[in-house]
Amino acid sequence: MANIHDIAKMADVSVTTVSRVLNHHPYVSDAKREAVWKAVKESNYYKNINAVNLSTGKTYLIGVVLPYSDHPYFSKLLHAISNQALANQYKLVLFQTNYQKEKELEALEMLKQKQIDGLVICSRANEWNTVEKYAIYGRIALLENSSSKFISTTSINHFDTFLKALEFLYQHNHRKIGYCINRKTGVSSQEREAAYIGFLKQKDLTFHSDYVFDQCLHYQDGEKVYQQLLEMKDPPTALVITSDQVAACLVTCCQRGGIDIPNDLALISYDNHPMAKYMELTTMEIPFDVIGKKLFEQAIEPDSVTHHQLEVRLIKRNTV
Amino acid sequence: MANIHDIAKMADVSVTTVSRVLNHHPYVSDAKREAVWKAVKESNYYKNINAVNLSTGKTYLIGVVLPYSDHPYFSKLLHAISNQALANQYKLVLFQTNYQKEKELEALEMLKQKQIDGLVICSRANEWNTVEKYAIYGRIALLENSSSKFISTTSINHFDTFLKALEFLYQHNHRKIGYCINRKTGVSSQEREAAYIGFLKQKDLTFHSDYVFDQCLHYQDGEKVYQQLLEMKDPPTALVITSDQVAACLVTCCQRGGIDIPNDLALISYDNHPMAKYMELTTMEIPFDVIGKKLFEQAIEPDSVTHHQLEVRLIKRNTV
DNA sequence: TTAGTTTATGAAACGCGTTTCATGTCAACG
DNA sequence: CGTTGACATGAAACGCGTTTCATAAACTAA
Repeated sequence: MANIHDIAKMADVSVTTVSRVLNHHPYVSDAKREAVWKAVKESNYYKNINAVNLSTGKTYLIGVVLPYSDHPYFSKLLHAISNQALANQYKLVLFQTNYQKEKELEALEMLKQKQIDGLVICSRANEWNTVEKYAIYGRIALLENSSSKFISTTSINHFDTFLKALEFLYQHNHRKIGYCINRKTGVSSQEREAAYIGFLKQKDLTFHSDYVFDQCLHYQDGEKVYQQLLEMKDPPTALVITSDQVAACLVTCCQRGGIDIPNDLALISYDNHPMAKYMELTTMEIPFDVIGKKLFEQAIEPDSVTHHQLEVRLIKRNTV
Repeated sequence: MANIHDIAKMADVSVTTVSRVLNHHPYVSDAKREAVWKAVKESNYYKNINAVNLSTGKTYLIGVVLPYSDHPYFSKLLHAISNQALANQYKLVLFQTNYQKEKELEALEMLKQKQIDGLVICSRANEWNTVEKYAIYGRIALLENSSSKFISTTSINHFDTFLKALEFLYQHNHRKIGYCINRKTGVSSQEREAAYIGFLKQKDLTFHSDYVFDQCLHYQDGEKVYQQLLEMKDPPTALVITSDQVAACLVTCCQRGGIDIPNDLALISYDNHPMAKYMELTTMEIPFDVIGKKLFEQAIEPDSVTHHQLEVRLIKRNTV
């Protein structure tokens, strides 16, 4: 394959001039410009991007770290980030971590080694300090609430959002309210737990540890919740479920099992996936597009560290 | 940042020796090896991957082309490919094309420019010839039925699979069978159409153009089908729907509208998403994991061009 | 002891485009 | 007429790790 030197020889100009033509710099005479393009076409020349990357130190690659790419929540997020990347001539490198620290570290190492220009972390697995250390090597945008000086963040206010959902159920006369989360140890789950505890205290309600359902992420996890509810002597009358998928499965199971929703059991889910509309789920609408856009922008904007927090809208349908 | 030359000076060895130590080559004395590691640690040295990429001509990056990453079909596929990539120390670069030819071309150009080692195309947008031209620059694996000499393929036999579904409905005494597809112009849709036409002919059934529903991809498209069915004077009694999502939405609409499934309308969908189990959909199980694995392997295996075709299993539940 | 390996090490070439700096020309401005 | 700025062009330095080739010492089998 021809390289830029060959082209320079063929067009009888310097490599600098070839580079200028290829990069659309001004200050090249028409004659030389044409000669270069002619040589480029004749030899079917194209740049070696790795040489460009080495030379410029940029790759126009942004890493995206997420646990699973086959879960609607993360794939919506990925979709939104991808759309934004596309619009800005960036490409995305996908890091599917399955919540493994090492996999996330690989992404951080790529940032360090400058194979990617920035990194969007949709769900953090490593310690905060570990991640923060890498901020000196490139831009990191994190989907998490923080006011870090080194890492930009975009997040939704899980505390307020959760409280909003709980309040709504309370207003509908529910006093036995439980909730389902993905991972008890997750950052967002902890914010929600804090909101829940505070809510119970404020309303003078007692805490039932079995009203908290962990490991509810995938569609089929809705059935596990259903089974657990059946076995309970004093089940909750309402649930906040942090995923439309899980809620949809639960609703389906309840329909089949003769549990009336919302009368026997009220539900508020999260995401507002199209499915939520048809399953008539009352849900908290997550603004995926906005989150994806902000995260991407934070991952490419130079220097400044910013923090966004987004509002979540309660969409009332028929499960409360 | 220190580079390999600095390390060489610090450790008082040649860059070759440093390179050897860093890449775990034998033939380095213990003394020098230690000196190099010491220098590496002291100066917090790490390789510039772009220099490595330039030098070796490899990037350990595989491109994945798909129209949407937020659709379960494609995100399952992506997930499977990603798992395989992870297991082989490769990273994935995502190209979300939204079926735009130019976006797909960008991926092909990256292959040409050696920024990626191989390319998996999950849904082709460009002409066959256009894609095939790029096979000389790197490995291409395509999710499509073909016996190309230059491009490896993995696919499911859409013709037979569709026929299997149609036959099953026929055995259940359906004579007015329609189907829903994603894109009429898509390769798989054409194979299905061929199967459908052949089936009608063989069974001596007449073709109704309004029994074919195009543009059924997303969950909410199920409602469009429902609306259209309501307006038809002589609606089909059975449908093959190439997505669990669409089928699930349609089932939900039918339940609400008082259309009895399977008695008024029988359905066979595709994918066998977890949702299909709970919605009790009779479905054609797509082996995403196997497809993803094969595609990835084809995208990295050197030289040989292979073709796989996978079987699809009919999972009987309660919509037929 | 000789011939043939194996181990060890470094110089130099290689992969290739970008960018700074120096130099030169020509037209416009005062 | 001299200065200034816009336009044009190329040499050379820069980014940096890998790999081939040559060389030499140490060891082993005959």
